[in-house]
Amino acid sequence: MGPLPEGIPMPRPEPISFRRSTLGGDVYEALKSLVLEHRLSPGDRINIDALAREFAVSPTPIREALARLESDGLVRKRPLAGYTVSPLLTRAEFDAMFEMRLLLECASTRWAAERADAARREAISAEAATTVASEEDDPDGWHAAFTALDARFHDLVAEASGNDLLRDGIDRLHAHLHLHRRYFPYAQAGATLEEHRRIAAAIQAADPDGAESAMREHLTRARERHLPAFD
Amino acid sequence: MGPLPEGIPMPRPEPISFRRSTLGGDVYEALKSLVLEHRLSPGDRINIDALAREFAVSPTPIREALARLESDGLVRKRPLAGYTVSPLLTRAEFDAMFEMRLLLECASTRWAAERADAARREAISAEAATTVASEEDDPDGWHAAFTALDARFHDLVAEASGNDLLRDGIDRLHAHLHLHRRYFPYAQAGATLEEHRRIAAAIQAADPDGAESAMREHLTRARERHLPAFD
DNA sequence: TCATCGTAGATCCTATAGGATATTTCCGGC
DNA sequence: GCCGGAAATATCCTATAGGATCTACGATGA
Repeated sequence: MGPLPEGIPMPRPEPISFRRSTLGGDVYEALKSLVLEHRLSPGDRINIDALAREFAVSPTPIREALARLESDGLVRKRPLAGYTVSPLLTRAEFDAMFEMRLLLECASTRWAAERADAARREAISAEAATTVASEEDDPDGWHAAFTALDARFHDLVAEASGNDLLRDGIDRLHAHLHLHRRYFPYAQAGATLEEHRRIAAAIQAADPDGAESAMREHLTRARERHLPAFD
Repeated sequence: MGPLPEGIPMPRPEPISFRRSTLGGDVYEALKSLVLEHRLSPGDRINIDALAREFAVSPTPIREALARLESDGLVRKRPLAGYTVSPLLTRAEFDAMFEMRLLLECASTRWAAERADAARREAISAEAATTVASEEDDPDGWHAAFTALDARFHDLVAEASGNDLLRDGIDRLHAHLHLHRRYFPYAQAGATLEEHRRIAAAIQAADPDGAESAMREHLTRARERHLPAFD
């Protein structure tokens, strides 16, 4: 079993004495990355044997990784016919997802404002102050950087809520959102960042009502920004 | 590959032309059942080779099923050292779970009251009217029956919310709750059923505030009923 | 008696092989 | 040209085998 092929962003570090991961774990991360970074598109067939040849591994770790990704909701399995990448959200699914985001993320923001320690409040504010380079410089790189920034911000808030189950639930939602976002232009980064800063300020000020209201407004506007994609 | 061994409640029906499941799928269901029906206890080591011998199958479908169950949160994997059943909730985890239940299930109940069609409202009321036989007659069977009834009621409400993501989230929470419940006596079935009936009546009456309030009270009391277990 | 080290056996992980099933291609009939 | 059936090929699924790693136990030394 040689090194993983070029183009797969998953270097295999040399084993060291406290290394605890396995090939199977690495394959899961690589496949997840293929999906979330859109090198496998929604609806694409995932050919186990071809992937095993491409990764130069046996099918066994591929199958295990796919089983995990199925439970994560990122791929779908048809028994005896294989796996596909989960499709893009329908309009109804999109609405359900934003409804769920509103439920989970408004709560997480309120709880963060109530409960976060000073270090976490500071980290949220610092993240909200982060900017990304201009979109004209590098459109693809910009998109990835902006997406990563947005994800980090929301995850920091979810972590600060103090409820791990809630954080996990938000993380799962974001994986679905990631799948979706590449295919629908995400306009108005400036507005998004301003909204993040408003949320962070309310959390810093330990203002639960203000924080929840700012997150609600952010998500409502984010939803509106996405809606043209369904026209 | 012969039939599955006695004692495993998973008959393998003869293949029929429209059968779409696989051995791997059957193994997943059987393992999940072992965990949720507590024939594997929290913290138990899961020995892949022994299970493969016991089920008279190869390790491959066992490993895939375990990968899925790990993503479901029901088992935990230590790389190179195998899987264990997820442990019982700590008090802090228990609190986080009930906090999450309150968030998700109060919303699902409110939405069900707002949105459910007449058939669903009727189904919820019918389910709430269902009773289980007396606990003295068959303590083990009673417990399983009561647990199943409770799960069905809550899932009907979640389904009636009209948001599949929310229903999935509640389902995942309930799997964790199932894991926990066998080890802590679930007292006062009468009170629980009365609370279910109050929730159902508010949903039937299309009263979102009343429904949400009834579910909040039910969950708050359920939580209190569990708390002595941590003493 | 306790701690450490070495060894044997058990278990985990992955590769390979083979059978079952699905999909694609080809051919014949209308 | 279109449709249906058969054959060929690809793919999926699972069993088996073998190497890597972990765990448990016994022996030895302080």
